[in-house]
Amino acid sequence: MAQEAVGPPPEETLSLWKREQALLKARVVDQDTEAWQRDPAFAGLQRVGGVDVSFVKGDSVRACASLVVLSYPELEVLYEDSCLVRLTAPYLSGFLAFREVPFLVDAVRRLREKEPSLVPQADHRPHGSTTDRAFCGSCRSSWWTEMGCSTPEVILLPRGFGVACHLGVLTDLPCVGVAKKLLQVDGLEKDALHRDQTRLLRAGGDSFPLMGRSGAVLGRALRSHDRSSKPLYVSVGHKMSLEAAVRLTHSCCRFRVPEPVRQADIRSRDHIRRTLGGPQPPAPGRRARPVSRVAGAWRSCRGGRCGWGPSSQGGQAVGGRSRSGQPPGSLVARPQHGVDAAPSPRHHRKARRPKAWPEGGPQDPSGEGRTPEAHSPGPRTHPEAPDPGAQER
DNA sequence: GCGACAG
DNA sequence: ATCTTGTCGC
Repeated sequence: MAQEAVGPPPEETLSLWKREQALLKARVVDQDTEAWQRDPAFAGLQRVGGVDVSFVKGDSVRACASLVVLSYPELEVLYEDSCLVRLTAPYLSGFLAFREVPFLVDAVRRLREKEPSLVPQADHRPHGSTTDRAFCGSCRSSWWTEMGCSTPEVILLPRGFGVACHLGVLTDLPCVGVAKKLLQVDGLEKDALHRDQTRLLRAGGDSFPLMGRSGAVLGRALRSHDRSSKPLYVSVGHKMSLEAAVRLTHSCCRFRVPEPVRQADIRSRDHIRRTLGGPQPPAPGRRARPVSRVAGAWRSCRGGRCGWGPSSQGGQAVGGRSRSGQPPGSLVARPQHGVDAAPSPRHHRKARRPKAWPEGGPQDPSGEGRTPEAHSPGPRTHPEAPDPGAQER
């Protein structure tokens, strides 16, 4: 049932979205609200989270949303929740949240239900006791922070409100925005100046402000790792100052992409491969071996349905594998080939025309009422296989 | 030879 | 995002 592209969102929907963003934006807090954020070493911070949504190649509807929680500062995965979902909104630059956030909110909800102790801000006390758990969710290009009541205008997006803010406000969790590519807004571009400034970033942690034509600071370009020359673009998500966001991001980077995001990315991809099998649409140019690979254990979703279809609904859907001695195909022992965000060559073909509604139509941005189709729940207790060498250029 | 909007 | 390749630069 691969859905087809239908068409661009109605103008009125965009208006609604913009309005929604404006409303949520008013609740964003762009300052440090947690004690650990002020500490040079983030003492007191014990958990960081990451989220990501991966897509199925030839499918504009199916995707996998993952949420992970890592220990800090060790950065070991303590919890993973990967869930197949059906997208209902098209990708539109500037409105990414309406496409992905609902599923992330769901994931956060499940985390709260299943593993309250790992929920960011779980110990948050109104009067400011130290928060020993922070959830710095991220979505490839965005982490999050919490909600609040101020109005920051230092966000690296058209209307100054992206996924990090969106998710942060909806979940009431701390967030940071991180992008791998520079979003060109307010005059920002990769001009000579930008490259020069980038060149000056010598060591991991170095950064420079991204200033729009207007002079406003939209975020900061950060060299996330000593051996990574291509910067990361950090912006305020919520409940954290830009400075703290940059520091935290840096401290979470074993490679260019912050570990929480990276893990969510790797795992969401993996989940797709396991549940949907190898490259679905036979990649032209190379015929895949017709026979199923190793064990059928890979696709161990219930009913041989691979978790798709109206089988499991709302909630646990604890399918197939459980950490109790499952075949090596289980999440825990599989070697990660997912190396690292590879440097992207600039020569790239154009293949872009997303704006379309996958299926239903506009949907509730509040994140209620989603229906996971397959779900790999549960806390894991073992850090994944060691990372294969991931080199930055 | 290329490109320009998070994913 | 995804694919694939390969490393910079206009």
